[in-house]
Amino acid sequence: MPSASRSAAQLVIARMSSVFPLSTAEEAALLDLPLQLADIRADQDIVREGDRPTQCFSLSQGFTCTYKFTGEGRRQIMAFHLPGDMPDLQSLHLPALDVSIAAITPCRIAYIQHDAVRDLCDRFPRIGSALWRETLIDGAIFREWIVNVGRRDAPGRMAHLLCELFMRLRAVGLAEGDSIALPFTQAVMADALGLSTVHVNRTLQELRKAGLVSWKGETLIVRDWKGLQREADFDPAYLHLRPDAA
Amino acid sequence: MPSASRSAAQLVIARMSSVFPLSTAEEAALLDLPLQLADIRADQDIVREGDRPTQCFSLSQGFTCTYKFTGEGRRQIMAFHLPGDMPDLQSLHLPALDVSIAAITPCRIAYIQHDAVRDLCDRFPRIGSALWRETLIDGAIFREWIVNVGRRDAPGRMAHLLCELFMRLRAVGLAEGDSIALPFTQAVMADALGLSTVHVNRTLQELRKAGLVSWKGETLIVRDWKGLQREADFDPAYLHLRPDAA
DNA sequence: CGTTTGGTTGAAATGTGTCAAACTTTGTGG
DNA sequence: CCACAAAGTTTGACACATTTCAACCAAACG
Repeated sequence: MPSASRSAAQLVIARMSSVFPLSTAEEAALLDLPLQLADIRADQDIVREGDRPTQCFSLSQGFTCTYKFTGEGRRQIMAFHLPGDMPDLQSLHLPALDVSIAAITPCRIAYIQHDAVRDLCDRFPRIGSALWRETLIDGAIFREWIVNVGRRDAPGRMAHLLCELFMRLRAVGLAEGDSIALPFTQAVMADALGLSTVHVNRTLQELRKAGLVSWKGETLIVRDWKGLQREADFDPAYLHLRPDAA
Repeated sequence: MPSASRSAAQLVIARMSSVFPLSTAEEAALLDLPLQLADIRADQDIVREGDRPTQCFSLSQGFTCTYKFTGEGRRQIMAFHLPGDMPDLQSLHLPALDVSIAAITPCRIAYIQHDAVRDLCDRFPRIGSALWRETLIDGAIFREWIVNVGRRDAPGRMAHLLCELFMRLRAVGLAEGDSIALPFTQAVMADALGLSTVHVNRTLQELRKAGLVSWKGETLIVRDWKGLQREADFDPAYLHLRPDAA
């Protein structure tokens, strides 16, 4: 079954199974979670800075991003979320959100009450650890983004972002060979990379001219994976994927 | 008792108590943790990228930083750690380290075996949650650093870093009025802010000339807290300190 | 003391931002 | 199904923040 149509619970189960085999009881508990499905329009906020949610959500279709506005109105995106991610899991232990999360594309999400998650963690400590682990990987990605924005030039930054998205999408079965669906505007990428949209445009042209990538509508084709990695200075260790996936 | 001389366990207890009151059993368990103390020289690595440690450590004296080198040999610091922090807690659930951690100043640290921490989390789930929470706050700080490096100019970045360090040090009792001990070289700050050392030097001169801060040897004096916050566009919410501390 | 480390300064180079306009694609209502 | 509007992309010229390079200075230190 293609990942794009799998349910939120199935995606979470698949991801956890890649770390350790789930018992039947654990798997049953995950499938029994009371979920409230919702469809979100593109560009809509799902949660906002300052909110104190009593639930968190799992993304089953589409892309979301975590972002914040500067006092001078400049937006910085700190993370992209793919199907299977739980973008605001942090709210489980940090009552007030310090960032907003918005849908980049139309999304299908599944809300889960915090109480249900806490109950799950109490009854199945390994699931609790697995969720903790997810938030730690998020942290590792944040760290890598600091390196990216702080110490790489525009082509390196862009290449690094593309490498990351390619590997993460492949890990959840959303890559088709050497191409991925990437419905991001250049303005979105600019906000993620700390660049202007104009410069993102020029940088993408560079990467295309260098034969590293090309685009067909909204799908990115990786033409030269080794070269893209080299340009990006990309080492996937920080994604903590299964050894065979990296 | 001044924080600088408190033990690792006492610092951790103090921090957790600020979120919820610890039971006597919980407190006893924390004090009973088998710790191995170590003194680290300045500039020494404590753990290195790629390591697979069987223990983590708590910082009781001094400053450490999490960093990584780019392929072209440029260093980016992603976090500073103060007494009471557990800088590599992530290794509890992510076997391979994706970053290195080094002492900026001479440090006193306390190693704790992962098994002991896991056992503690099993017996006292609230302590487990509190540790998880700590790693989530680390994540929130990483996110804010992405904003800082991505979307603020040099004076804003520097001011923001100083605001954060001031608040965090105050929260663990290491501020004296409006001043803090900040034994960082300008090169260290440059690596944390994604700037060159030369530009850090000029930026600090600006902040001093604007009357926001001044230095007396290795201690920073905040001359105009409101002004510094304004320059930094600083909102301490992301630090998730107790309401009264913010 | 000489040596090292860290701080300061100046001049020139450069990567990226800004502004403004044109172009292209997508979506939509008549 | 066309016409138009809206959104996104591309281009050029110019401004400017930050880097680089190089030298010099000051403080700490063995």
